[in-house]
Amino acid sequence: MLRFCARQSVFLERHMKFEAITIKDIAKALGLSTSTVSRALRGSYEISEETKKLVLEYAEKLNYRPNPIALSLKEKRSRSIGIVVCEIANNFFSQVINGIESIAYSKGYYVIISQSHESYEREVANTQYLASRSVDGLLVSLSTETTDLSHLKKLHDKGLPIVFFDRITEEMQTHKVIANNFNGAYQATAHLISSGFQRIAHVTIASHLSITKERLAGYKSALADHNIPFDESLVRYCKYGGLIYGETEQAVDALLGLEKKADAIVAASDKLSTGCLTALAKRNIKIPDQMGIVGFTNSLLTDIFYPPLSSIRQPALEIGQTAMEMLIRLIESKHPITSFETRVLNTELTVRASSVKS
Amino acid sequence: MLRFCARQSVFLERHMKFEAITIKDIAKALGLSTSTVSRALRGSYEISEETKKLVLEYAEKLNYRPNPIALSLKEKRSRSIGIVVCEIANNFFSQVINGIESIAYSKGYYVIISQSHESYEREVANTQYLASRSVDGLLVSLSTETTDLSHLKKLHDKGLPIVFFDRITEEMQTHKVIANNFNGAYQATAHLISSGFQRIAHVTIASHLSITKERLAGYKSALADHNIPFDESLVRYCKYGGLIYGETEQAVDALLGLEKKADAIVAASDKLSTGCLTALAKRNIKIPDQMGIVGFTNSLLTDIFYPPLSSIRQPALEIGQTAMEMLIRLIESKHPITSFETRVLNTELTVRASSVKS
DNA sequence: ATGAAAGCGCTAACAT
DNA sequence: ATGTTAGCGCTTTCAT
Repeated sequence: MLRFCARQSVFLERHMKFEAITIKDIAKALGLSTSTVSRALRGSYEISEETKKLVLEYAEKLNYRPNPIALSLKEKRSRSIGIVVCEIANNFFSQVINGIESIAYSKGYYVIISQSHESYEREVANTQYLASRSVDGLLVSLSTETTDLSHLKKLHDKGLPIVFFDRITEEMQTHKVIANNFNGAYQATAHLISSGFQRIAHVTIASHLSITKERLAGYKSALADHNIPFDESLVRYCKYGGLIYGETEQAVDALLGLEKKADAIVAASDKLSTGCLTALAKRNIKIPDQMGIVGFTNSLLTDIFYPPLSSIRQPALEIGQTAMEMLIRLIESKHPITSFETRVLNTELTVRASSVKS
Repeated sequence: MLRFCARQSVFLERHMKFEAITIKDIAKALGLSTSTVSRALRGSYEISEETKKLVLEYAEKLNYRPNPIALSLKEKRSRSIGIVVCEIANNFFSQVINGIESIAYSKGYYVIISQSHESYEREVANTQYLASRSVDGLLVSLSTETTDLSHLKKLHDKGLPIVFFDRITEEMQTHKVIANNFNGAYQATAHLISSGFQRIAHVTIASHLSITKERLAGYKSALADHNIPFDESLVRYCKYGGLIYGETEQAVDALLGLEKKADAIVAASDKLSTGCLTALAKRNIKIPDQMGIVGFTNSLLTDIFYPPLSSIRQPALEIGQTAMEMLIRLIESKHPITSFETRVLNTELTVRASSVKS
């Protein structure tokens, strides 16, 4: 009877104070020590079945939840990981995130998403924040402004596991996951060539990004293999990937203004693909007859664009899954890992009306 | 000289152990107590200018950063807020999130995003996690599966500030932000009527959601005002908002299979709008001549759809900003707030080819 | 003006 | 099998 009263009062106390149940409450109510309760809760073999049952049932009744903040402070890990991307309002990245989450969920990790909006400053602030929140690891795709990697290097040197995806860097030794950007661009370009286009342009993102270089190399290689000379004026860099107003329009205008006009475009990102389509439509350029186009995009709407857009699709979901699996391996490894892997996943070209002359 | 050595050694120690500098380190190195350092760091008036300067400079040199986990544990607040939405791969929600982040950033709050993927179970797990991570408040748009609100009610009763947006509930008294869904649907329907459509269907999401009811009411009201009888068979509910395979296709097929066929559609969400467009294209239905369509969508690509899609656009960015401002007011209020506000922001109808007969 | 000590919730080394 | 204690990093009350 006394015990019953005690339980009641603790419950009421906590309820009045609007605070969560703690191990201490349970210990007090049950006349045990906090360590016993703690051990019982985690099913330690040192605790008698009887006590375990008592504790477990009481904890259940009070809907006890361990305080992860306290756990993090103690263990210096949080079973959560941080994602650093430029934009979530982007099919590719939101699909990658879904891949990450699917693995995280099944392995009991929580995911904190942050956006840099292509700003170096924001990227630094976000990584600092995530690190200070004791994330166990980081999944990073670099912002377009990022050239100095010291914010990440420092954390990595301190032992924080990091896996890069999509926009990776050669400056850091760790696991990386990318789409086969070279092949994707190669296929797109080769396909345009075989469709009869001659002056194929490449509208792409900031020149220093890893993916930009890979895609440009694929584009060049396809040209070379078909004996088409490379023309620098056909490559247009949109520093902010079309995120900034007018960027794509200017690129398109430049291509249309060339003495020897471009007759097709390989667009290097989601935003650029749709941006080119929009710009061309506004200027009444007939696609594909006046201008063919193939775009890197993970949009699910390519079929209802006008015209339906030929696309190079990145395996975004798998990129996310692979990156998360790699990160968990790093986090949970008992021994320091010294050999790292760069996983390259295949892209998929789907031909639609935008690249096939009528 | 001795002090210099001490500094060196602490730095080295920490550096070797790959751990962050703590107040304790600073105290030890400077021969002060932790409380003095703590006070100096926050500029307490009780500390002499001399000591303050010493501490501040040393902290600066070692790049000291307070440990937010420890702060959270102590203060039971974290200067971070949680977002609970169904999907970030959705123009509307990613735009709302950008609005939230813009305010959060300027006010020094961090944002943790979580997705329910329309699953009640995930929504509950996510809210529990966020709460246990000591977020200072929650910004919530309910999942389609959610009918039981006890997970949120409990937290709210315990004093956790919550602001609802988009998919709100009448069961809880707090601030809410929505688009003027009634008006949006009314305008869309009235516009289709004035364009000469007669059998206007409504393809919408789960019937119990607040926004569904509001939009349905607007649709009905427009019909009534134009003396068109309401026909239940013209309203099709897609329980998962088109997230599940074939949902939208079935709705479209049902409308096409009616004895008195529908001749226009008001689609109630991003996914449903594009889903209907896709389904109609596949079935070779000519838009708008055989079927007109206006959709609730925040896509930026409506102009390059075929045909360009007439849209009801929600002020997503402002919804996010308003919700975040309201939440901060709740969080930072000294006194308990008892009177709550539901802010209704206007939608915008843009007429494009999909709803104007040729 | 500064220090000692307690406590936030939890775990684990060390008793017993 | 269970309890005591210390400690994670920080703030704050209470001494001095």
